[in-house]
Amino acid sequence: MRPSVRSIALIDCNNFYVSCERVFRLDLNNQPVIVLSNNDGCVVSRSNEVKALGIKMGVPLFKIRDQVQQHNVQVFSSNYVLYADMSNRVMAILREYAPLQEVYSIDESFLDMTGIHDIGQRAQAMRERVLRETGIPVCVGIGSSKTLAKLANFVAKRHPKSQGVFNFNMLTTRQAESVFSNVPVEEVWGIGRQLTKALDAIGIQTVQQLRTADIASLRKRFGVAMEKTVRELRGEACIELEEATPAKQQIINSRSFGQSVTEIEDLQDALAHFVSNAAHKLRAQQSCAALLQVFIMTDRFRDDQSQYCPSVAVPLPVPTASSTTLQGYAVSALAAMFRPGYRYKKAGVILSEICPETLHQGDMFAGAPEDPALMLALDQINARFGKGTLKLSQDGSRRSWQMRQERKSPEYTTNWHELPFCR
DNA sequence: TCTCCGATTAGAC
DNA sequence: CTAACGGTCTAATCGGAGA
Repeated sequence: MRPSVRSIALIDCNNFYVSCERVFRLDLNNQPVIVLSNNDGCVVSRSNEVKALGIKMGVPLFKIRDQVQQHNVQVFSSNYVLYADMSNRVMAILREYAPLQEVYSIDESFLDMTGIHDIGQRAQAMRERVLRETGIPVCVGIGSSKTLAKLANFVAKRHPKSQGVFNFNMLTTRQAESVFSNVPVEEVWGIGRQLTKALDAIGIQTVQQLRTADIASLRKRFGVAMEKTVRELRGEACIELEEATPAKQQIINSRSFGQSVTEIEDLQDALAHFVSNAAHKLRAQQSCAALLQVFIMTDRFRDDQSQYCPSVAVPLPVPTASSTTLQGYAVSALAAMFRPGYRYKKAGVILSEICPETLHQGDMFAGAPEDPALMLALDQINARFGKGTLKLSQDGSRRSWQMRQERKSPEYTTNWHELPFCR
């Protein structure tokens, strides 16, 4: 028996960060609103009003100062605690609508809705419920592959007539081809700027042209990823849903500073902080790392200042997830590469060569004994009383490097002390 | 020639 | 008042080194 066609849904929150801010500020509805990246640097989320003004994704705030002033655009720093909490609420509701869910990003989720009766109506019900219970508007795209579901979501977002739901599986071949002919290739999942340019050079501009191109020659020229994309566009599901997120192979924690720093003590403080965060993530996925890389760098946008961007890789004698052990190595690495006389703007740590913690447990011939119990206590106390309740001594006594975050909204859903009427 | 490595590229959000 | 531009993560690919 031929397997029935898959129905994969992609639910994507509309202008997610902006929508989160609006949930608690009804006065922001119909107003132009943007949310900024870390350090209040670039635009990462825009309301429709802002998109209509022609303000592009990713532009630095200082380049649009005039427009912001002129149109009274409301500006917010990123409030990740709020966005993560709102995301969890949305995802928990979506999970009820299908046996299989992949949480793809903070604002997107795939659901396998194959075989579900009356999918269009279910999708509408899902949208209404998410909006009612969380205040977040979402759109639903459906197709027989993940790539088609993504594309359908794009169509749903772009055409108000679709009422927020678009399903390729409900279309005749002729109708689908008409849609494909009207969507440029750069909207396809996996086709970025470079590929768009390269495809254009061989006469491929629309999704329909890509879908009907010769797979063998595309693969030869662009590789396996492109072949999968084309097959998916033809309706063949090549990329499966992944319910469990696999353990990370690499954990990076780094930040640009609010201001440049010149003292080694400031870098030490920042690195201690980054190591703590990275090691915490490592422990959260029950892993250890065998390689620690540490880097510091000057401001690459200042061509009037001398640049220095060293990094040091420290192979660890025994894989570890201990914040204290890792901090020790990070401090030595910093001492080895620090040169006075530069204005440092960014630093970070990378943990890699990651293995499960069970792999090295019981290694009685290892070097100095470690402190898994101490780390466990640290993590438990911080989980219970809030991040940053308990820290190691190196971490965060200097604040000179802290990122700029001048327009952050309250953590409405997770912190009593930040609620306006509790102050 | 094959394989393994690190570095680079490309893409996503 | 001034200066001002994110952070993580993965997979594929490429070129060189070594077997």
